[in-house]
Amino acid sequence: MVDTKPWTAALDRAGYSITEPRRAVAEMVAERDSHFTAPELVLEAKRRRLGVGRATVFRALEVFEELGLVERLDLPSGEHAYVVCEPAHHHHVVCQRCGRGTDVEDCGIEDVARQIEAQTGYLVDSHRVELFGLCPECRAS
Amino acid sequence: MVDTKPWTAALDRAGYSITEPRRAVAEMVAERDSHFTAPELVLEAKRRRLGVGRATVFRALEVFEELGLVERLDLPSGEHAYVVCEPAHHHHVVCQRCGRGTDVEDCGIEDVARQIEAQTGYLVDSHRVELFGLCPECRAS
DNA sequence: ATTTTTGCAAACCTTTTGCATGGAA
DNA sequence: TTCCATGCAAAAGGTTTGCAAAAAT
Repeated sequence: MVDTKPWTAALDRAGYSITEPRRAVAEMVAERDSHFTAPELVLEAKRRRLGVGRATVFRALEVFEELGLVERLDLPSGEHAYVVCEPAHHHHVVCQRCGRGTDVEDCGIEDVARQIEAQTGYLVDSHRVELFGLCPECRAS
Repeated sequence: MVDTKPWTAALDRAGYSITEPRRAVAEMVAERDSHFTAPELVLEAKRRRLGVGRATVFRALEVFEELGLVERLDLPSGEHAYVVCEPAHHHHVVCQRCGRGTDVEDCGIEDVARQIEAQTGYLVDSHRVELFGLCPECRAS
């Protein structure tokens, strides 16, 4: 469970209003412990009668992503999903069984990028790494 | 420009019929030198009056991907794109200016994955790495 | 009072599917 | 001739947008 206080603080710091709908989206997101999609949140908002509309969910996620509170990732299926993340970290491992994700600290990717630059002549300035596998728990069972 | 003969050969080998529409899609794809999306091909087919329908383009790309002739990748924008690729290689660097892509040979990612396993306890069994930057030509200008 | 944000509904895009027809093996 | 592949049109999702009303600063 993630505390949503940092979320409202981040909104405030960035000059965004702290509104009830945004708080509601933050809470739905914080309660999740694995990746989720925008339409899933829309569904949940409707089910729980939070009075939060589709557009608002999309717009809130957009803001949260900009603030580095969530990261958008692409599942192997091609679906667009989001995961909660600590600001500053930029990669995730996602469990294929339970969907839970974990942040990955710097792990040598920079070296890989440099090697690729040497190999291809490209100047690499951004990369996206997504890893999929089994989390410790699912691995055990 | 990519030769399409290997494509029909691959279709044949895998037990798929070699049809005019599939050949047409293969050709459109082969003529491209940077990434492309399915709707772009649909558009082109319509413009060139190839008589190839939307569904067929999608279905052909699905087959080509299965055969390893193209790879689906997700651009930073979230768009689903495809690139032509040599079978067996699995990563790409994509130029953000001109969109051209290049295959990347093994480059130490396995080491990274192993390091992440140690760090997180996950068993990593697949990964997706996409790099973005400037190709040598765009870099020069 | 002014500026943001929201909800709704409609528009837009991408992708998938059902099904009768046509083409490949 | 038997089966696979196609085209079309319709359906199904996902995402964005316009705009008047409501809330935030």
